[in-house]
Amino acid sequence: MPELPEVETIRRDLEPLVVGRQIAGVEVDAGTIHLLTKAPLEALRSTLVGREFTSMGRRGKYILLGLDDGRTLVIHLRMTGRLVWRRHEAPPEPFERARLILDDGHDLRWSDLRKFGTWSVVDDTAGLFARLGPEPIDAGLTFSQFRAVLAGRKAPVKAVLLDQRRIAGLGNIYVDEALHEARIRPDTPAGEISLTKLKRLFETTRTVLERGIENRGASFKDYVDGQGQPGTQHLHVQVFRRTGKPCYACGNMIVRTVVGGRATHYCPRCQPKAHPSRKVDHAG
DNA sequence: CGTTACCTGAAA
DNA sequence: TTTCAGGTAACG
Repeated sequence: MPELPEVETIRRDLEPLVVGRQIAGVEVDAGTIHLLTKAPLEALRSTLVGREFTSMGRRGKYILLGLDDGRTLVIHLRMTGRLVWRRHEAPPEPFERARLILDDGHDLRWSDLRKFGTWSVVDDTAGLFARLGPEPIDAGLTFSQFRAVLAGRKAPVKAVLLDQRRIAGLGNIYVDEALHEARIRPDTPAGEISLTKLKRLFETTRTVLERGIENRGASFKDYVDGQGQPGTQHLHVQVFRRTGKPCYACGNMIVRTVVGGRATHYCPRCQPKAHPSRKVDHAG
């Protein structure tokens, strides 16, 4: 469920609360441990108990909790994972599956209805980083790098943008939103997008993600921030899950299709079909 | 490349 | 009862 803005909101919330804290205990539900992490519970405990958090970072949709032995606890929330900070005495979260007991009377609580989320402890993050494309909100990402991600690809632009190996952090909500704002139909072959629209898409991928962070994430269903509170970005979407409702820009009905195996929403008038017959940049 | 599986609940 | 779900790994 969470995409880059949701993960980044959680990171910003929790960083000041957990960095410098020591892990006093680890509890994981017996029916979840084998899905959550490959290590048996006792191995996870001996790895984590006594460690202090030295940093809290993010790469793509991964949360990176630095440990004082140089290792990193890598967490992915997948569809329904939640990471919230609570007083140790507070009642269990809905669908709570695990908790890290901290040394200041608080816990990091892990909830995950569907149990798709993952925890792993790695010696270094280089292997993970190598599997991920660039950060779309990194100020160092240039247009030519962005263009190279899409260049020559026949796959739908939406499928390419969802591929974390090409660019890291976009998911279903923000891809639909970025393509709408750039006025590109999601099934357009990535390599056939005009230079003008590519430039617009480069900007809109960044702006929709930054807007998502400003609004503390989109809480359509399960997402909550590090304090358990919903975000507000879902109140501001232009197309995502607005099937049959009028486009705010032109009044046409938003359409739902499937692209790259995912529910896809767009405005047929604002995001017209590209003309594949006119290959302007080639002879013909 | 597109499809399927992973798991569980809410909504249609 | 059936369908759908914000993600991704593994399949053909």
